[in-house]
Amino acid sequence: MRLVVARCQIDYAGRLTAHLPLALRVLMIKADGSVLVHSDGGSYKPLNWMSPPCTLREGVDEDGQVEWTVTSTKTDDTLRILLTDVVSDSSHDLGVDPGLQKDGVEKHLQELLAEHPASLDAGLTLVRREYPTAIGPVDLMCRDAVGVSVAVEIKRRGDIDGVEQLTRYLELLNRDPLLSAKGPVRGIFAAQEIKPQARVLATDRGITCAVVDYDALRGLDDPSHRLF
Amino acid sequence: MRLVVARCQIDYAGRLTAHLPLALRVLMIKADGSVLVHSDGGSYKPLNWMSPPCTLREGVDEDGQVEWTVTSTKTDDTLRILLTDVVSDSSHDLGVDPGLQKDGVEKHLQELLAEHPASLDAGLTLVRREYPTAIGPVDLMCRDAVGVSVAVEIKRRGDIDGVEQLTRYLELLNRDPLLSAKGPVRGIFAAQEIKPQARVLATDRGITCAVVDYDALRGLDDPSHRLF
DNA sequence: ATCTAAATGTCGGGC
DNA sequence: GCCCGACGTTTAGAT
Repeated sequence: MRLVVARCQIDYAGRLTAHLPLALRVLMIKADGSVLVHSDGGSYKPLNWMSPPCTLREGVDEDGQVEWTVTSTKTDDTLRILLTDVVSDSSHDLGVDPGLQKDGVEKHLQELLAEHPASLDAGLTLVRREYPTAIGPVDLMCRDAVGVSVAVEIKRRGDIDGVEQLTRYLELLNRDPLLSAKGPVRGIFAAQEIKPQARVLATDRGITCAVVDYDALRGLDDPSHRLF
Repeated sequence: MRLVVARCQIDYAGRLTAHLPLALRVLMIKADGSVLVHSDGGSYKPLNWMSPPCTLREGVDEDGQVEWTVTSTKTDDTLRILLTDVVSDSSHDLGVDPGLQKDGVEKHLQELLAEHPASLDAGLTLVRREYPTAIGPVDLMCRDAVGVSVAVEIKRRGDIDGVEQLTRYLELLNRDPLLSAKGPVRGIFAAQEIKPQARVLATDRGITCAVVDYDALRGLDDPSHRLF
């Protein structure tokens, strides 16, 4: 890992073209040759960058100024960095990182709802998680109190795309006479938060919306946190 | 901008929980207090981070080790960083960045296609760019050789979402008797690259797919690059 | 402020 | 390897 603080001007050409005027910035060069250009603001996304695999060639232009050329090994993307003043330049051997351990993503939400399908609709029982279809797996396939099949699509944030996804599944599932024997397959759109337009679209298509309280659901598993 | 190279262990709690075991990493602290944790590999995304607005509190734990607590000002997200060895710690005043100038994104592709609608389908003429509807603007509204209205949805990468988007527009547009007077409004899905599933879905719905060659299209504007 | 669509998206899993 | 969907998506633009 090499860290360079320098006044620089940058041009990127690849999937698009982009330009950064001369200014003081931080250049991070990782062990694999990838480059990140950061300013002192904005979020975690660099102003400009080159993803690995790529190679960095250090040269000098006609005016005797340092110029880096970073080229992607796979595509023909190039990053040209002209350095006018180098304030700092240091390298450190960090070794290989053990990596990030995550917990609490959609998969976890799906696990909880699979254990407590009745929290979505009274009398609902689980048939299968990740129920396979030709266009991808349905998050939860359930059956309601009167035996009608219910497809559940789970999202952390429910927007229009999720409703479209569930609609595609329902269209396909309803072609299966076995599933729709007791009546058309119903859809439940479950999310921690449902956007107004998504709710309108879902309602228009006869899909039930269910706002999921993650913490309350987690409490069902833990008697000390039981809510009712 | 403060750059710290240190052996550290990190815990994040917020929309999810995450843990990073003890290892040597680079910590980037921006002027607004935001923190980025980078390893010597991966892409531009940090292993962990805290987005602004947030505040960094530097403390010492029971064992006398340095511990940073970064808390979001808006949400209750927290990042706890335990530093066991600080290899390097430096600060630099970078000033405000003039920002990135981009060129060649979807908007530009739309401009080119608006100038050359016939490249999508012979005889196609432009009626209006960003044709307004109740659920959002249609990228290009055109008319074909026989006077039938044609709605064009433009994407850089054509996947299923784009087909759904165009389908919604077509559904709405076809309710307008003025537009569908000469026959139902047709749809063209134009993209630099169209994913197989998107193509299948589009074809199934009677939507025409058009793969756009950006460079060739740009050449049409420049006589020196004219292709035919 | 809120919401929607784009992104040089990136990342991880399944086939 | 490609394809597909989630992401602490982030970010920019429009309402």
